[in-house]
Amino acid sequence: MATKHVKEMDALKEHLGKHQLKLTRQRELILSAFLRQEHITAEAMYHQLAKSDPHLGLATIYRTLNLFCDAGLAQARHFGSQTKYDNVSHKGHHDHLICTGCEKIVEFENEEIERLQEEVATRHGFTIKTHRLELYGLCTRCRD
Amino acid sequence: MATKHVKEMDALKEHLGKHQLKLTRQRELILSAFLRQEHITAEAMYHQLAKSDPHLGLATIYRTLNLFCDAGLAQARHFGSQTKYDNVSHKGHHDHLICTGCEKIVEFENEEIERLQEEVATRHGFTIKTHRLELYGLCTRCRD
DNA sequence: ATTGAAATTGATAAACTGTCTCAAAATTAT
DNA sequence: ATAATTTTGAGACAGTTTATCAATTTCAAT
Ligand SMILES: [Mn+2]
Ligand SMILES: [Mn+2]
Ligand SMILES: [Zn+2]
Ligand SMILES: [Zn+2]
Repeated sequence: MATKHVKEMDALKEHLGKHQLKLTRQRELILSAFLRQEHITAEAMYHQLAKSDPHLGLATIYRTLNLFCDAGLAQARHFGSQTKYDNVSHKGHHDHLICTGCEKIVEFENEEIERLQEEVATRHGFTIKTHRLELYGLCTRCRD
Repeated sequence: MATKHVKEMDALKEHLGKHQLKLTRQRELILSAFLRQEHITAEAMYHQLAKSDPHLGLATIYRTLNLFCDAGLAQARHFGSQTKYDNVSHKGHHDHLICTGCEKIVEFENEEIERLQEEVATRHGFTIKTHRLELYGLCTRCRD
């Protein structure tokens, strides 16, 4: 549908325009697939897209997902040895609860923690630009 | 001096004893160098130790630092794409403030944040096993 | 619609970090 | 000292991501 993901497509176009970058078939294709995901690795996107477009190169996936990060549509998160691209196009900042049993990822946001982080930083003379908070454990189902 | 790092050396010996592992020249050497650090990568230890012992293999450094983790003397921390081994022999749990300007790392510990983390986890049915909290920003000196 | 400069792509090489392999050496219990 | 077991060092190997570069595509200006 031409009515889906218009907002994100426009955000990408705006970023492209500002940086003398071009809109390509691949970029449209990867964006549309990416927006259907919550968190995904480049490798996983590669295999998923290979079904419909077997000649899409892995390097292009990486380049494009990194472009999405620059455009503010994605955020790279280093979970273990892999980088997952977090689809942040329709949501604000958040942190993660990760089940080490089933790999489930739950997003959360806690204002009080954010406030305390600022407090800690200030106490040490730091100005926070970003942060990363990940809680690892077992979800209800995996605790059996 | 034979009087330095005796406690940690004993902790290592105890771990070795319990797991049918042997005390080697390399393990003593790497331990003594490691205990002088706060946070260090395997690669950095490799180069540092190469000055006095050019034939120490990188694999041995990795193996030994991982051994220290098992023995509770070190903790592996994945900062970006590199693993830093945190010398936790003389300190308990803590999190990190990291200056993106000069790479300075400040350790902190905030009970209130820890408590709120538990609260968030409980609310989502999770049981936390570990967590990671890193605040990235600029220290006083780099904010100029 | 054509042209042409500039950006992009895909295939693959390379970089980078960390682990594995295995013969030789070191350790430890006997 | 002997012998079983563990460890070491060198380099091969593996997993993930980036760099290279010739061919292709985009897009703004004719
Ligand atoms: Mn997320
Ligand atoms: Mn630390
Ligand atoms: Zn689970
Ligand atoms: Zn600094």
